Amino acid sequence: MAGKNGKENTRERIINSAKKLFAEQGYQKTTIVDISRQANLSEAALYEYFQGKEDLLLTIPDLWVSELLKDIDEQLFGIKGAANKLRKYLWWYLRRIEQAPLDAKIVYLFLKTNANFMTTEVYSNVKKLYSHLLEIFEEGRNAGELKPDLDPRLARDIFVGTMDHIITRWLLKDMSYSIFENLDRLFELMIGAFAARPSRESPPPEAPGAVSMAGTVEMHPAGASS
Amino acid sequence: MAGKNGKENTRERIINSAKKLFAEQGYQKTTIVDISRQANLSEAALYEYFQGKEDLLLTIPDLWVSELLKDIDEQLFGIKGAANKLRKYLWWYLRRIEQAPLDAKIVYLFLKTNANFMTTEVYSNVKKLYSHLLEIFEEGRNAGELKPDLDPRLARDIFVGTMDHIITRWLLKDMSYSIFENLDRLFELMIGAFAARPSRESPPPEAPGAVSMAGTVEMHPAGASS
DNA sequence: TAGGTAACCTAATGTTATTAGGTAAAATCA
DNA sequence: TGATTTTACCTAATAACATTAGGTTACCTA
Repeated sequence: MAGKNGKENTRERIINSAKKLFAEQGYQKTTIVDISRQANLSEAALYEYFQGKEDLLLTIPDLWVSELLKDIDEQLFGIKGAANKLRKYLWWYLRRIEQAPLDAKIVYLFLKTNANFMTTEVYSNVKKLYSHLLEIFEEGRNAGELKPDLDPRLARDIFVGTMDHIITRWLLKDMSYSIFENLDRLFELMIGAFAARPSRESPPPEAPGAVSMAGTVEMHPAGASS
Repeated sequence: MAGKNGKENTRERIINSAKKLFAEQGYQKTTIVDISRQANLSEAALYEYFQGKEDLLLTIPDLWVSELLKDIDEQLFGIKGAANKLRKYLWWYLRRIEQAPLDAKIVYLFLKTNANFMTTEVYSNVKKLYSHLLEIFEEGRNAGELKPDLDPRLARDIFVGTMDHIITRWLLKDMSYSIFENLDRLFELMIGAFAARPSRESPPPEAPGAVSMAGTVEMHPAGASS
């Protein structure tokens, strides 16, 4: 037990060291020596835990993304109305990004350059994460809250594209401002493309029977930790 | 003259070889030997033309992006109405991407991972390219074609985000389908967020005095070359 | 035709990733 | 308990690259 525990501990130490260094200096400029030093280990020992540098890169965000996937259902539970769900989705996701910028940086900046990305566990999990949006758009359309002829896939492309854009910019600018800046207005603007009744200045006059912004968060935390 | 010509020719050969190999195998897996072999050159000779592998990566899309920048004004010239201009912008840009997928791949997939990206000529040119959108949104708002309270920056975030999203997907899926697929419907959906009058099923009832889709292209070419 | 120089080469050198081949201590077992 | 296997490491190669040193060849110019 102590042995396995120690082994798990070392594995985590390696992952955390690599995560930190990759996010700080980039994948290319981080060497195996750097990582193993940071983890108080010899280079050779590292190879007992990972097949190599690339394997390490691909493994790091695995845990993070699969935790996101576990959490999302919980987060949307009990929220009524497509707009409210979309709002919660956006706020929740950006919050998670803010809380784990190192993982986010690896997924958003480094992973896509990898030839094997498409065959990765992470990729398929991110796809699953985004597929929730399809259901929300479809439900909203069927309930009459969104446009009757709305194509869920196109709506998702706009939503995800916009979301990824602001995330990528935030990461490239080294998290130097709040990722929630202007998010309210951005969301209202975007939702205008999907809503059955055009949401003009003010938010839509409440979807029939919807709980008013139930469960949606409204805060703009300053610092990004971890 | 013949000397300079030969030198220019070699430089181009190197760039084209690198472009091809980077796009095919990724930056990391492409070696200097690979590139110089492809260009019929020794490794040492390559260093007469470029400072190293990274310099090569950063130089490749320079020409392409600055050509885009030169072209955009020309393309938008004579088109009236914000929606028409946005449409033209989108179709034009995707066409250029389709025509130069190797350059696009390097800009979209590899460059962002580079720590020096933000200080690059390419980055500042891409920013300029996107800044045209701000003007279009502002004009459209002032002309009453777009929402009177539209924030051009937020609109740009949605537009660019969506655009980048479909481009990135197309590149990651190895250009295996037409990048123009469903673009009409996507555009109509997105413009609904910006338009003063909600564009529902049919396109907006023509901005006052606008030339009907003047100068906008309407084709879905199949293959991607070069 | 001598001397320079442009464009390229072969053969180092240096930096990293990755492997070989141990060792010491803990865990397992007779 | 003592022998033996296994775990979790290590030091010291090896090998794959990027990058540099130090030419060579052929053309160009005076």
